[in-house]
Amino acid sequence: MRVAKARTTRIDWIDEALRVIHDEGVDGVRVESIARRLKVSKGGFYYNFQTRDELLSAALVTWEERSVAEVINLLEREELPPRARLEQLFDLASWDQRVLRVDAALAAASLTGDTQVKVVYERIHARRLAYVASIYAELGYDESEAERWARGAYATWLGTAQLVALDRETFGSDVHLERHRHQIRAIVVPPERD
Amino acid sequence: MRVAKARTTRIDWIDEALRVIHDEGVDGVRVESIARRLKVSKGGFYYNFQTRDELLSAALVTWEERSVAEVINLLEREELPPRARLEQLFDLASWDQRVLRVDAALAAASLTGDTQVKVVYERIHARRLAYVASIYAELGYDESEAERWARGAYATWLGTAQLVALDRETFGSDVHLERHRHQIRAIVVPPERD
DNA sequence: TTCCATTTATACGCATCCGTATATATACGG
DNA sequence: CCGTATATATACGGATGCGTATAAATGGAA
Repeated sequence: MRVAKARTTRIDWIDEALRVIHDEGVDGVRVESIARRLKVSKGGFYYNFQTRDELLSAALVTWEERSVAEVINLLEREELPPRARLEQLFDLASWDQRVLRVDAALAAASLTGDTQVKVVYERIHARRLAYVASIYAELGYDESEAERWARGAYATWLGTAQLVALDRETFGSDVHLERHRHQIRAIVVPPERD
Repeated sequence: MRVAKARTTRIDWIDEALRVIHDEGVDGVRVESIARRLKVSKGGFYYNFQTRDELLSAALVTWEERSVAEVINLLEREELPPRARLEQLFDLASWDQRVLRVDAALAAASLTGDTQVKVVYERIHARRLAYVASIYAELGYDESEAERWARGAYATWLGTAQLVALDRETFGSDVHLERHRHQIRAIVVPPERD
């Protein structure tokens, strides 16, 4: 059987689509423009995919794994105590521009009625919330309390993501950003009980 | 001088544009589709406006006033003590779906490179942050501390706006939403010093 | 080298925008 | 009721997008 080497693979298209989402938002995912970025015509695209939506869908699933599962795995591997895990989670998840911008782009598209995006993004929220809640639970909160803390913390993270993604200038200097991190940490990491 | 009554005024177009931003996001602001919503052809549009961007710009300025100045005036009129003002600010600003959705739509557009929107939205952020910081200042914080608290509080509000706007279901019932409000209030309103 | 499956390029139809041009409708002053 | 300024409808050109059809290129197998 001929296994001709794919010159431009599905993965190439998906990665480029994610880059476009980062740069221009979900609406930027257009077959012809991505083809131009890959220096290829769209002929190849419709060989690899049925429709534009199939590409978007594939990109979203890829993103879900990267922004949820990978982060969680990374954290779990280290066997840190819950409080440290919380801190590290917010440290690593909050300041990576790449994550922040894609997340904000998905939030955007979700609101503007893009059902496809909305389904995935809500699942992303749910998974993250569940994980954060599980950490609070380890800290001794009961289920309801843990959920409440998780939502507060997650909302705070989302908002920060938006502020930072929108404009680092809002934070003036790195000094301000660093202060904000401390402030956020004080909000999301409850004081130690003796 | 003939002052023929405008059958469809600039204001009609602007209001409808804001409604579209609420429903579909900034990208939904298209001359022909808004004309359809107003049951009018686009002929009239280009009589009232030069370009689509002029409409968008006018809509943004209108929104800036509504979502900043009007809220602040409302609060200032009551002469409440600062702590109560903070609470009321977050109560009234946080749960009006109309505000949340438009805000989220602007955040979206700002990230996808729409310079026009970005300029206005950043100004909106700045004005809100300044106002919130001024309340913390009244509570006795020095300038730097007040800014820090304002950013934390504002980020928390933004994130909550996003969560709520995206999906009230995330909060399950109104009971959960109410609990979240308490949680948020605990975050943004610092404990009273005796 | 020749053949053929795999992959890509090109050209098209159809839809949706924006903005312009031009004809038409509306209503008020005289 | 007529004329003119004000407001709207309609038709068009040009750009861009999706998806299809078909021709061409590429490269491994025999």
